[in-house]
Amino acid sequence: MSDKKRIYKPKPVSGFPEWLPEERQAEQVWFDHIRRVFESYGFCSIETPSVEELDAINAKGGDGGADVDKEIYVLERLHKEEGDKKAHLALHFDQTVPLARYTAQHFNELVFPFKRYQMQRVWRGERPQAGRFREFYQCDIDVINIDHLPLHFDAEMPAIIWETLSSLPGMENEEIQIRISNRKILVGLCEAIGFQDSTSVIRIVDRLEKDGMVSTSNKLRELIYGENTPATDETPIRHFLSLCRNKYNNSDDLRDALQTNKGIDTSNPTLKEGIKKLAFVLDQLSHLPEGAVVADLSIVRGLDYYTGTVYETVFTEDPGYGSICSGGRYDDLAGNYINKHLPGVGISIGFTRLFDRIRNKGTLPVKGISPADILVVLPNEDSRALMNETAQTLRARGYKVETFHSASKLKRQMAYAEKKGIPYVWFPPFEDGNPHEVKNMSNGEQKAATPQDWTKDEN
RNA sequence: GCGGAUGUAGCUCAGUAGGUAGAGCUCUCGGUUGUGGUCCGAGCGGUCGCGGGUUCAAAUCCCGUCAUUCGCCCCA
Repeated sequence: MSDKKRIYKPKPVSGFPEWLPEERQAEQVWFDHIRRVFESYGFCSIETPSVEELDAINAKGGDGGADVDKEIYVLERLHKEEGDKKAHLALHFDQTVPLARYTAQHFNELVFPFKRYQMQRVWRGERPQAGRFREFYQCDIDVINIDHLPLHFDAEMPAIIWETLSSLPGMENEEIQIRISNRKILVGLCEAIGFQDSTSVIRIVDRLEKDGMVSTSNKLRELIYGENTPATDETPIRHFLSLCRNKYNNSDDLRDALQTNKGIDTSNPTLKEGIKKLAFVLDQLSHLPEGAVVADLSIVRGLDYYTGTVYETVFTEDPGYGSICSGGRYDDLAGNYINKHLPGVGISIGFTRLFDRIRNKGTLPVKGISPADILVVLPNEDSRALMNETAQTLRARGYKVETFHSASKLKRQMAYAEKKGIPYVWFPPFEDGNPHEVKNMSNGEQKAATPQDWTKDEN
């Protein structure tokens, strides 16, 4: 019997986070908070399966676009039969594609505009890094309507998000900014200069913050005008990039900047429409604090299904951490699943990215490991019935109550309450005729009490 | 998928002229009679990532491999 037990050394799976009970407790508080705000605007909840048919996911595509396929996890049985078809189930990559499928599938049973929220895990086969996971939560709100979706909703999305994020417990000292734009501006600009491949232009502009002005400018010149083109021949692009340098707090600032900039011909109808819509959305958000929402023409988003308004949200002192909340408008996402025209607009909180940052900062409001308010001690074996009865009385009055499992030394029972962060320890009488006593663990005070009418101390 | 760094106790890490491992924290027990957090004492706990090679001898040198991590691609 000398040989040691072989153990599997436990280790985390990279990119698949898990939290300790006290962190999980804070996470639950966040979910509750977000749910409360979403529902306060009338969004209803749905949940879709973790998997979609691979075909359903591929149907979203459009032409080429961002090749997300390589980041999609596929599900298959370990023991495949010889004749089994190739894997056809995939873990969803976001919640927009499942929503599109869901909306098409239940079209007849839904009420439009369909406003729903969804808080689920999504999976992406990426390289994990700070704030980047392979399994993480997204909290989405989207509105989908038939044929036409008022621009009102494009403005409502960031308003809801601002309300949600700025009031999350632990976010009090964080400065965040929602940056919005409209893809039609850049698409219109491409039209105006007769360049077809606006998707490639979008892809390059999307990297402006990372690559810098010079590099972006060079890449665009090469793409649109070919190598060796003199800088003077690409003025519309240069002028557009110069507009990206600034953030615009309101529609007046945005219009001023465009009018002052003579290098851009604003007569193109698509471009004109984009500016008008962006201006409208900004106007609708003017009640928010200054800097909460700004127009930023460099925001265009990577995913290819966006067609109008686009959103990103960053920590102002650390935009490089990545967007913690993004989304946009899509003219017809469900068109690949049903022969209806269903435009929508939505936005998604990168819950885990956001939560992990605040968790690492240590500013999460963390209560104890146990949700319990009270630990009822077991003084001796004869008191077990009394302990249970006491606990039941307190539970019936709405308190969360743990009982101790054995008549160990009180030292041990107290230490247990201490370690689990239970604020009150309840002592049933040790002898008949004596009163119950309750100890407040934070200040050490102990006084007589009765289970029927005891209340927590003030503060 | 591509480049850099790292891989010793549950955690954070010491340990280079190569000689079969240490600290702090955690955890367990104790410091007598019915009470926690501090302090004191004792104890549990290590295939030194894994596999080869060099050597009388390797955590320590060489090769490979895996994992983690940072950056790239991409994105919440």
